[in-house]
Amino acid sequence: MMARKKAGLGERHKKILRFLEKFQAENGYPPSIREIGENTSISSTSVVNYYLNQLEEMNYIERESNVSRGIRLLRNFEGSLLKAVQSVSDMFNVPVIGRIVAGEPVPIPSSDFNYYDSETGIDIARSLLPPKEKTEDLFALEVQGDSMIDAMVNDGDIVVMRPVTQANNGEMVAVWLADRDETTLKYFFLENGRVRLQPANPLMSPIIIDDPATVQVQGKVVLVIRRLDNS
Amino acid sequence: MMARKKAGLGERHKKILRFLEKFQAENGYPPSIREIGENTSISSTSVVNYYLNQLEEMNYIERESNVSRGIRLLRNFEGSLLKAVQSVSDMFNVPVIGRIVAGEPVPIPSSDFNYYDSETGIDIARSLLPPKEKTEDLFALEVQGDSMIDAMVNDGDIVVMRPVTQANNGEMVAVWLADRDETTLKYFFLENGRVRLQPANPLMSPIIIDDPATVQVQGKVVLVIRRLDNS
DNA sequence: CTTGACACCGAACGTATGTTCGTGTATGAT
DNA sequence: ATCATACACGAACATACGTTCGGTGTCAAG
Repeated sequence: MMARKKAGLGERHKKILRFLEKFQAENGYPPSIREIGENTSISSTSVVNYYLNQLEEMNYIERESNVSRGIRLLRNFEGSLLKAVQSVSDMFNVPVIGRIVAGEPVPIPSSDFNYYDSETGIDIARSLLPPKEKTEDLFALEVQGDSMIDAMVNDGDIVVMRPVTQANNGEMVAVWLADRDETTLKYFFLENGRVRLQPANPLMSPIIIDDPATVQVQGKVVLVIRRLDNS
Repeated sequence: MMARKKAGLGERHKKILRFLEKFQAENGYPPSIREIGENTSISSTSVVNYYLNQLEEMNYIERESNVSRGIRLLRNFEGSLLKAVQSVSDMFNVPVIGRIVAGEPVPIPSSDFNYYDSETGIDIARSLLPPKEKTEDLFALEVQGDSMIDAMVNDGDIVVMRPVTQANNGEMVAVWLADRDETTLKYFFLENGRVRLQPANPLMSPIIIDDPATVQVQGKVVLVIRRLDNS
């Protein structure tokens, strides 16, 4: 029963690193030395400590002495360095509550509490949004059909939006045009009493609407995501 | 000095939640009860425990009894529910290595190792990509100009791509057209010896190229992100 | 053979840390 | 007034947990 003499990573090193990653993922906090031992078939805490010290010297982990569970994973057992993203708040889940189609109004999130339906949601990195943006009541819609190509949005795209009923000039919004029975995504401009809806595609002409009341703003688009899964 | 009688969150609750988030982000592991107390001006460990129990009942956190630092953050102090993303590998950083312009070739990532220039990168949730997709050598480009509107991609958009030199039919790729001195994003099809480049916009016509050699595939697009920061 | 580095073990030690309990003070209802 | 409840404190307790140390077996170098 021998492992390494001076090489990089022995079998126990890898086993420990794997367990560290798994435990942290499942529990949200690092394991104790004894827990590591139990799950890697190491009977003595000192041996675990022995290996942890080696892993720290090899820059795979960082430890805080005299702090229980004071282990910070730095690199994967494969060597790929990990971003410091143990922070929970760096990522959040946006529920995909429906589809957006030209012929139907935008489904607005039921104002009652959205229990965590994280199954149907998508994960967004906090850093993709402007810092001030509140992540609370964001929701997402999947675009259906190619009726929104003038908004540079295609079938299957996902639009993340914030529910608002009034828009500022220059914001891209989802609006329901009462007189046309149509939902559309456009840049919004209110100019001397008239609403100008500007397509994202600069080649296309804006829609001018004289009566602002027929323009019902449903939400403001904050992010568009297109996944090219060809699987 | 009074706070809530039965309301949702008192000032100390928020303070604790904020600290939990901050500490976890900075250290990679949750704080101890005493550490929470010191940083929220609570002198007694029992009071901290008191509030932690309340936060657990309100489903803001989860605790493991008799486990030091056994705290799992569930929701933000603003109420936005957090995914279980303490797992480091659920998110990764893609370096934005340049811009993509119609008139210039695609900047290919320097094959030497890209040390972590995470400053200029963007964070992507692992779940946004197909499970098999390797995250290692992905890179991102910012679109410059509106010359790619026929690919439904506009100025400022970010395209995440994988460096490949050969494409499969149906994949969206960045290609350099040698005979036109032009970079473009198109769906790629190789059909009986000729290359058909199909714009994403169904209203536009494909480009047919007889000599496949003039079509230099630079990379395969896996994700397009459009941020609507109007800040 | 010795020597020493390396990989292990078990036990003991000290303390960091979660838990419990007795007490005190407001506020609001009865 | 009295009682209940929410909030707060500090001390004592039990233990989870990191650390240290003496000891064992193996292997390669001297």
